Amino acid sequence: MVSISERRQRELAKRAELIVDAARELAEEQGWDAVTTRRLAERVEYSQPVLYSHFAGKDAIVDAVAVAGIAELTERLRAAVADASPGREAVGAAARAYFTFAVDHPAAYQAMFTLTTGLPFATDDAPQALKDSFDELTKVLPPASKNPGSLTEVFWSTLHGIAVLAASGRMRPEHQEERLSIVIDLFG
Amino acid sequence: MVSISERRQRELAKRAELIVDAARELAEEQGWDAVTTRRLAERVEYSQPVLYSHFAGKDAIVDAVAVAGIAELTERLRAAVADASPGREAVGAAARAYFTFAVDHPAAYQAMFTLTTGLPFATDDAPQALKDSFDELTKVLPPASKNPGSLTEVFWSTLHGIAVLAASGRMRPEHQEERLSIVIDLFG
DNA sequence: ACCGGAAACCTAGCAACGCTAGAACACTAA
DNA sequence: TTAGTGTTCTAGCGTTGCTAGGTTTCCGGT
Repeated sequence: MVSISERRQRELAKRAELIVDAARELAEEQGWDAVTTRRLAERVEYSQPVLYSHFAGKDAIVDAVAVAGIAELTERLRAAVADASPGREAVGAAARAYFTFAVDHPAAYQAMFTLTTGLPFATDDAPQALKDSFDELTKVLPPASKNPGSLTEVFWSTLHGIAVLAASGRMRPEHQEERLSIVIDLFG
Repeated sequence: MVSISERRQRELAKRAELIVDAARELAEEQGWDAVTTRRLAERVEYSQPVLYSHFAGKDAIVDAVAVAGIAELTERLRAAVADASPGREAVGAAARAYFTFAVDHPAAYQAMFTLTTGLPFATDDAPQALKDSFDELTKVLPPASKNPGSLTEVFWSTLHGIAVLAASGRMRPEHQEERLSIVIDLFG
């Protein structure tokens, strides 16, 4: 029967999701260093080699976590920007949503923006969710006089820089609110 | 004799430098993933365990590379800011020097600002060169009305964000000059 | 109902990793 | 010359990502 093989394919797809979710959970709990193929296999209650029937390797699993995280970040940005009047308020809402995501899901954030390089980013075949995220950031900024996109890149860089330097303990965590207000002054 | 043991200590110190330099070279040539204790030992023409008579572990070697890199970056920033009139020109000079360093020594830059977390950063006992670097960045900015340091943190975050996102292929490399001019507009 | 073939899955193992114990060596001081 | 102190090496431990090969399970046709 055809439907039977279809069901099996659905089950396989479910298991791929299961693996990605487990990897993300494990990374959030104990950091990416703790995400080994053995521990991951144990958590999903399968043997190690099944991972490789779904993903080309460990990096591909990290990539999958990154893609899922990008989709979630996009959703948060959209929600934050939606009910904010344009200008300073929108910039603040976007920045705050961005930082909140980075703080709430540090491992996912790492997978998205510091760990993997396997995903296409600044090209046409980048994940749609990524372009959407970028568009949300563009929306809150004043219309670019120069080459469009570059201002958004700088805005994104500032958000990313703050997120990653704060997360790695390289900036004083107690001054986060102040940094946020400076970002609003600069880009709002 | 005392002088003999002193000479031996000098030789040991030389070898520690040799190890750090070799680690940095290897990392710049082939990336940090290629820097294994075995390859590093082979390059300095000693056996693996000698590394551990100088450093607590591989992470400590990376930290040493980071410290050396920070000193070099500080020097470059100082030179760039020194002969630049205050204001937009100084901001541009500092930003350009920062990006140039990140591009010229990507592995050292990684060691300094993305890889290791073993070094104290935003505390009083941070390496002096690091505080000096921070001071150089502070100099080029307009006197802070709010809490001093926070504006510098945001400026640094922007530079770092651009450097790291560009280096990992997450931003269009051909728009670097444009991003630089936007940075000058924002902070100058 | 049964059996052949294919798909799915696991056990076992490889090379390389960071790191360490303990033997072998070299060199200084009496 | 010898005792003793450091220095350096060989060998090996546990863990990593990944894979080969055999075993099991299950679908599809007679």
